[in-house]
Amino acid sequence: MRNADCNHNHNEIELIKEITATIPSNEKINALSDFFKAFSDPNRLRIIQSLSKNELCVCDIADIAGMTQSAVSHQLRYLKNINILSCRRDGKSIIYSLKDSHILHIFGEGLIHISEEKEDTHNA
Amino acid sequence: MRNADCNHNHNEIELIKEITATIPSNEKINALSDFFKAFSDPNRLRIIQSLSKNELCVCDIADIAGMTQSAVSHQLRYLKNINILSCRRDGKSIIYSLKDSHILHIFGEGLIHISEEKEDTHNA
DNA sequence: TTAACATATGAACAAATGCTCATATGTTAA
DNA sequence: TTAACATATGAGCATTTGTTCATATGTTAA
Repeated sequence: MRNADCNHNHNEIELIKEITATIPSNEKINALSDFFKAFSDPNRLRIIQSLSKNELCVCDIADIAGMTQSAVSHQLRYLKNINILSCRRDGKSIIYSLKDSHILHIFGEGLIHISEEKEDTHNA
Repeated sequence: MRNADCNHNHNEIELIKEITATIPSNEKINALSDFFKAFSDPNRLRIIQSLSKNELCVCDIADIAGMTQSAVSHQLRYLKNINILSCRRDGKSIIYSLKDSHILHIFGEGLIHISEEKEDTHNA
C-alpha cells in the first residue's frame, strides 16, 4: 500500500520493489545505527580520538576529553557495549582501547567528508 | 587542572598533552558528529540506502523506507542541511540524491564492522 | 482560475539522550 | 582492617530527537 501514487507506471513500480529489496533487515539496520551513534556525539568522538594511538585509563580520557569521570564512565560503557572499545584492569585502573581499525578508518572518512564540504563552500 | 592525579609521572603527563593536542577543534568535532548523526537513525539509514543507486522523489523514498511523507520530508531537510543530499525539482516532484560517494563508503564500512562483530560472537 | 497533486513546515508531544550528583564497587598500600 | 584511590552505576533532570497532525507552499492540468 503506497503512500501516494505519484502516477507511477509499471516499470517504476518494479524499480521501487527492487530498491526496497536492498534495504537491510531491521536487525542489521538497528545494529548499524547503533554503531554510527558512537560517532554522533562530540564527547564520544573525543574519547575515540584520544584512544587512536594509545590505550588509556579512565581518568586520562576524562582529562583529554574535558569531561567528568562519571560522564566518561557512562560513555565508555556505551562504547564497550556496542563493541567499539575493550578494556582490561591494571591495578586500580581500567585501561580502555579501540577494538579494531574500522573505527579509525571511519573517523578518517568523516574528516575527509567535512573538509571537502569546506572546499565546496569555498568554491560556491 | 586534572580530574585526578592517577599518580602520573612527568613522561605520562607529556604523553597526555600530546594526545590532547591531536583532538580536533570544537568546530571540526561538531561538524563531524553532525555528519555521523546522519547514520545514527534507522530511518535515515533506510533513506540513504534507498538513494544508493538511484535518485528518487519524496513519495518513493517514503514508500521504500516505510515512513510517512511528513517524517521523510523532515529527515530529508536534515540530511540536505548537513550536505549529504541534494535535490532538484521535476514538475510537481522533488528528486533527491546522495551528494557524494563518501556516504556509501562509510555505510559499507559500517556493514563490514557489524558483520565482523557477528563473527566475534560466533567464535566466542 | 481552480482542483488535485507533491512536498515543506511549524507546533506539540512522547521518547531517547547525556549529563550531574550521590554512592557503590573493587583495588592497593599502610 | 582501614583509608585512599580509580572506576562504575542508578536516579533524576534538562535537552534533544523524531514523529504526528494540521496546514502552507508550489506545480500542473483542466
